[in-house]
Amino acid sequence: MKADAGRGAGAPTPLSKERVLRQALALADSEGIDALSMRKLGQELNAGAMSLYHHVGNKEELLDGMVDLVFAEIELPESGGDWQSEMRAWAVSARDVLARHPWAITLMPSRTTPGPANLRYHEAVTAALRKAGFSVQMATHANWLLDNYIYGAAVQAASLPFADAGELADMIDEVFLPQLPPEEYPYLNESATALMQGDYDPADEFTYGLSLILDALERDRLSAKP
Amino acid sequence: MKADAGRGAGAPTPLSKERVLRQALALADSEGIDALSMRKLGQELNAGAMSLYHHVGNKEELLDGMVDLVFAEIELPESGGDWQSEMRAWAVSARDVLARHPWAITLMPSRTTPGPANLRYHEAVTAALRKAGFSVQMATHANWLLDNYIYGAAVQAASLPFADAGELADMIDEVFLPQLPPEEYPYLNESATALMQGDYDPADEFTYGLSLILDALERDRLSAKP
DNA sequence: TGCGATAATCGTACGGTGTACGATCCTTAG
DNA sequence: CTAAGGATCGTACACCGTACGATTATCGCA
Repeated sequence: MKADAGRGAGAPTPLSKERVLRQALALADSEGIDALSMRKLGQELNAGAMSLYHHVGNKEELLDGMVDLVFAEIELPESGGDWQSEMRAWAVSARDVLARHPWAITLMPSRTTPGPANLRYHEAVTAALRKAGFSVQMATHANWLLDNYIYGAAVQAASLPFADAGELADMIDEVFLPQLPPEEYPYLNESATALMQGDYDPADEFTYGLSLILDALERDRLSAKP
Repeated sequence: MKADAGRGAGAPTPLSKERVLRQALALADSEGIDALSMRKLGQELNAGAMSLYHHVGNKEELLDGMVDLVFAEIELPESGGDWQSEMRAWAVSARDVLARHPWAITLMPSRTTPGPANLRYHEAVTAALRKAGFSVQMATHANWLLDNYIYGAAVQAASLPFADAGELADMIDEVFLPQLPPEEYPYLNESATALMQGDYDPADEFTYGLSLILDALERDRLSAKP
């Protein structure tokens, strides 16, 4: 009896690390990271759960690979032009990628060894900074600061259960404001009310803070130049 | 037969939500968040796993409560003096608390509803900013930006497996540099080498970036004033 | 004092998890 | 054709969160 007999599909498409990782990423995207189990993943690949272990070692390694796949989606800065525009485009791309894969930021704190895409990512950012005239030390600072910014934004985006201004206004009105009596939380109440009335878009925060940081870095760069 | 017969200890100390949460926090601190199971937690409290459910509802609620306990440890800013010093002391306290409980940042992205300590925390920070002269909108920006900074720093601290300058130098020499051939990663190689030779302390990054952000916010505050 | 109600505790069980182990199969080299 | 090596997978084990029901402890009130 042939291996794939009775399976219906024509092309078997053998397992591979790449295929396993991509399917795991798709599963995490569609059903959440908690729904990603070796059994279910095997099932989606027309394989048994244990077959996966010939390609990934264990589940931790699977998660490592998934996170690195996410990093690979981020558009790298091409150094040579205006460094602020390059960094801005890169940071926005990173933000978008992490928003597409909200589970990735939850895995980040527990992944201690960087994958190849992560290394390429840091290499490209460091290159752009150095070519813009930052010293090694200042490039390290800037690298850390920008990573910090992107990760922090992803954490906040993941923990806030709304996407655009409309959803936010509804949420404030229905669940947040009732929890914020003006006697106990006068300032939060004031802010929440203002947020609801003005058409506040949480996505604007990202570009505001990004410009603030890039401007500050540019000041440091210039003052350290001569 | 009495309830606590044969248990040895004299004082039974009945279960309570507070006690369950504190023990869960201690367990997560000592053995990691993955080792925190309802059975083991019950065992440490001389109780069965199911007894806990009379105080917490389900495990998600337990995790919510643990994160809020962590927020309660953060020293709040007392508004009235120099707002930058107040924010700096508060941010450093938050950084330290999240370093003491590294599992907390891994839970943050999945916790969507803020607990009371989290609300008090945001109320105090907003109050300090407003009293320093920030408008409602700018206080919102600053709040988001500073949270972003603290969370991002916690993510990076958790994913870097070293604490001080010495450990970092060893790590770079033994595991990072061998992975960074100068032909493929010239800039990262350069940075890593410089980091290893200079006595670079990763904790300095936090204060550098914090000052940069606070200065930038102060500039925005002044330019919007008149 | 006794009693009924209420709350707290716990034993058991169910469906799920990651993965160690060993048997089986497929592919390829000689 | 055969031997060998890697890939696949069935089964089993220990553990997980928690639904359910039985049991026990505690307290308000007659």
